[in-house]
Amino acid sequence: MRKINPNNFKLATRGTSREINRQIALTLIRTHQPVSRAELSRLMETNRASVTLLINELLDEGLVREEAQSEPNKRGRKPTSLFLNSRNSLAVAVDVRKTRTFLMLTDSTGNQVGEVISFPTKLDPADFVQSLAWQVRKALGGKLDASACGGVGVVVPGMLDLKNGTVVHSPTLKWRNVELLDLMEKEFGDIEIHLENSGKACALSQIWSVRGDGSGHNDIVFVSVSDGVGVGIVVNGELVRGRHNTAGEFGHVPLSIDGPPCACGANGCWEAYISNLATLSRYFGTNVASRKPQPIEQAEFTIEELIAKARANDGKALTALQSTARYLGLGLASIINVIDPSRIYIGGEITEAWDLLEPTVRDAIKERVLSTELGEASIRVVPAIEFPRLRGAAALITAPAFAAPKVA
Amino acid sequence: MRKINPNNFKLATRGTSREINRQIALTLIRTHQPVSRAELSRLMETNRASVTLLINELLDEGLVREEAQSEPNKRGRKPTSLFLNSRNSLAVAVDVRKTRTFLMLTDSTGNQVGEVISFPTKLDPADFVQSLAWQVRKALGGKLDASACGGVGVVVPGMLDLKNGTVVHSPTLKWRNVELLDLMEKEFGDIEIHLENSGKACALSQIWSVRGDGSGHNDIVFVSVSDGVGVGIVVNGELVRGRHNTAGEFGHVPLSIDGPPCACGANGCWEAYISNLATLSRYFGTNVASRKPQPIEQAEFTIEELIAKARANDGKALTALQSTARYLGLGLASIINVIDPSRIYIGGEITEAWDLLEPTVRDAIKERVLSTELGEASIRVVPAIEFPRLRGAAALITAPAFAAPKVA
DNA sequence: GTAATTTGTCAAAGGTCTAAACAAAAAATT
DNA sequence: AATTTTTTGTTTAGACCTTTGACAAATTAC
Repeated sequence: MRKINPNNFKLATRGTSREINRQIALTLIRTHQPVSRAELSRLMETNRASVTLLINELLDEGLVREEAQSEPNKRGRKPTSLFLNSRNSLAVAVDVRKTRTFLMLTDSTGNQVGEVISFPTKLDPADFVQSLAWQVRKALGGKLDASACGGVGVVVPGMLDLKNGTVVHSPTLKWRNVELLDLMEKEFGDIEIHLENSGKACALSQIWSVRGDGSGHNDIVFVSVSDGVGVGIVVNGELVRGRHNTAGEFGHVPLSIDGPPCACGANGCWEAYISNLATLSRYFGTNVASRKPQPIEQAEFTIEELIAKARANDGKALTALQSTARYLGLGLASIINVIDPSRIYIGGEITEAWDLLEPTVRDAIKERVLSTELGEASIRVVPAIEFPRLRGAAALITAPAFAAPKVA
Repeated sequence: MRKINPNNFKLATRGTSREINRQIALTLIRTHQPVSRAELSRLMETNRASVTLLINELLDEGLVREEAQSEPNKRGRKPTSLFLNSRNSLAVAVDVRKTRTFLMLTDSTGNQVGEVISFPTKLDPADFVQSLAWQVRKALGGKLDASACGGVGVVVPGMLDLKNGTVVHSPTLKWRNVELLDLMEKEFGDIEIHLENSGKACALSQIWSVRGDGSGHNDIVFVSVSDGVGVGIVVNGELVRGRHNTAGEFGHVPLSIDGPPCACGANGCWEAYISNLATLSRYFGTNVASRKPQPIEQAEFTIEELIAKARANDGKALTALQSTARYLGLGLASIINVIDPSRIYIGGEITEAWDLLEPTVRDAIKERVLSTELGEASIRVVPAIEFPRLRGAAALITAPAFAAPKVA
């Protein structure tokens, strides 16, 4: 039961029904390809005539491609298989991180094209945009216009104002009120630019992923554990943005209001317990005990090395990780109690040690979750190789073609 | 951008466009009545012909009523005013609480009919349903069938399984796996029964309220502070239910994982800091100091009396309330960081002291919220006289007629 | 009394789903 | 080898809606 917003509704026109069914057909082709018209009509529980009409339109538009052959049927006329047609426009996905920026190309259906490349992130916004434009131009083979590229999706760690296209505040990049969209539009000409927060983008990457068993999950939460903790929430197949586009910040829900100080200024945020920095400082705190911090050594030491030490049976490293696992689970319990998603995705460097962490995480979840059923929530770890942020950035460009039309 | 669920979609038919526009028209009549066809066509940004056709259908169905006169226009033909027509079916709203059950009738448009009545809650489910049926029959004037009543909405404090119509667990009522829907259907014959959790119902009451300025808010959170803490979340005009229909439990997100014990078994839940019991025990804890608790005195002493004492300048009562206010604000900050709603509603006995609490609440919110803008979130207090739970229960019956059709 | 203005209705046109018949292609049966 | 059966894809006519433009009705201004 959804309420219609009397200040923001969308009337149905003659073409609305077609528009709806078109998107459903596209969605089903995407998830079931190769698929015939007849099979589609069964999936959609409608007649073949409607499907034929719809598909012919999609063929004309170049969104769908026919191929003569599929596996032959038991009897009867052979079906003609339908596929999504990746048109010649590429999507450019950009993931801006503290020290390096990553870049990936995909075709119009979201499939990766070529290798992921990366380059150092310039922290001056103007410099950054210039270097980005240079890299994108190179990746596209010299051209930098809408003929070579269907759009650029840029994922930024921080708070975005999508209406004005500005980065309101990114502690990671030390940006404040950077008019990123304006800067980019000047460099990228007629190419469409989409911005998104990195936590939200990660959630998008899973919702719009074709591979795997994720297509049935429409209520998910993606938790990204890295220098900070980013969270994206999807409810009813749609990102929870909130009034200021800042929804999702589970990272700053406290585990203990008088816990350790967090980068955000408050105390005891979840992030202050489970970020890589928190895990590392826990390791050093217990390791070097009362000795004053050793900035150089610590700066060089990464979470990956800590995990390696833990695997080599370094007791201190193990307990540091186990503490993180416990706090991770306690926070996940809150997410489960509040959102009750059908699946939780976890990303970040720490996932490489998931085999070590999982039992502790599960125990901690059960400690605070409101019913035993909720304790068995589906959790899936997303390894770094899958580049969730980049895939989310790509989805900003490729997914709208498959999204439900706004209606009512 | 909403993703279509490939396992659960709804195809558009010939009638879909009409259905959509019909619901939009109803919504607009509801929020703008009295309103003429011509004005509607302007609101909907369509032509008068479509509106005429649509309205005539609604007139035939008896959903809308014409009235000759409205305030005359400056020039031109006088418009005929349209109103929602409350048909002769009544909705019965039931709010089950620990000691008493409340009951209210509304007409089909959601307007209250008659007085709110109440009776003691029988804690045996079968007894309860029987006494409820007796009371509803009396309220309906002796009849207990679909001719006299369009449906019964029952609001229960606890976890519900809407699919099977059972109360999975209600600590307040001490119910576990009570097959409430089955029990009720036996007593209520052909009358439709709708169940809902009380926290979620409160949120519904505000979304579907016609009065006030709430109609534009489609992302809201309702926090109900009472013996426990119930929370309902609405995103994009739709309740967040989650996979097990348990979403919303902000009451059991911790303020401190090793804080005071909570009824749920965990420690340091928000509820353990701000429920009426928590406030009262804080008062007694500091008031009678090390003396052992005085069960009788405490049992008799209510939060209302504590508020009265505070207003009479009882320092201990004031500090107990101020602590609650601070913890309330700290928890609200989490809600704001996670959901970023366009408005937060707060209900419960404590709201009667809102003038005392608000400054402290606001300060606490600002302490933990991620941006100054978020600190100025819109908060509205819902007094007990407005019976939010009952209005939510009524909405279960009356609102579906105005809801957006499920599409795509 | 006439013109201007606003409201509400009607009929024709255009777009979409829907149902049934039809043509095409391939395997099974006679 | 011819016929039947089955499955796929298309065509055609009908039903339902929105959209457009014209038109009658009602009211005020001049």
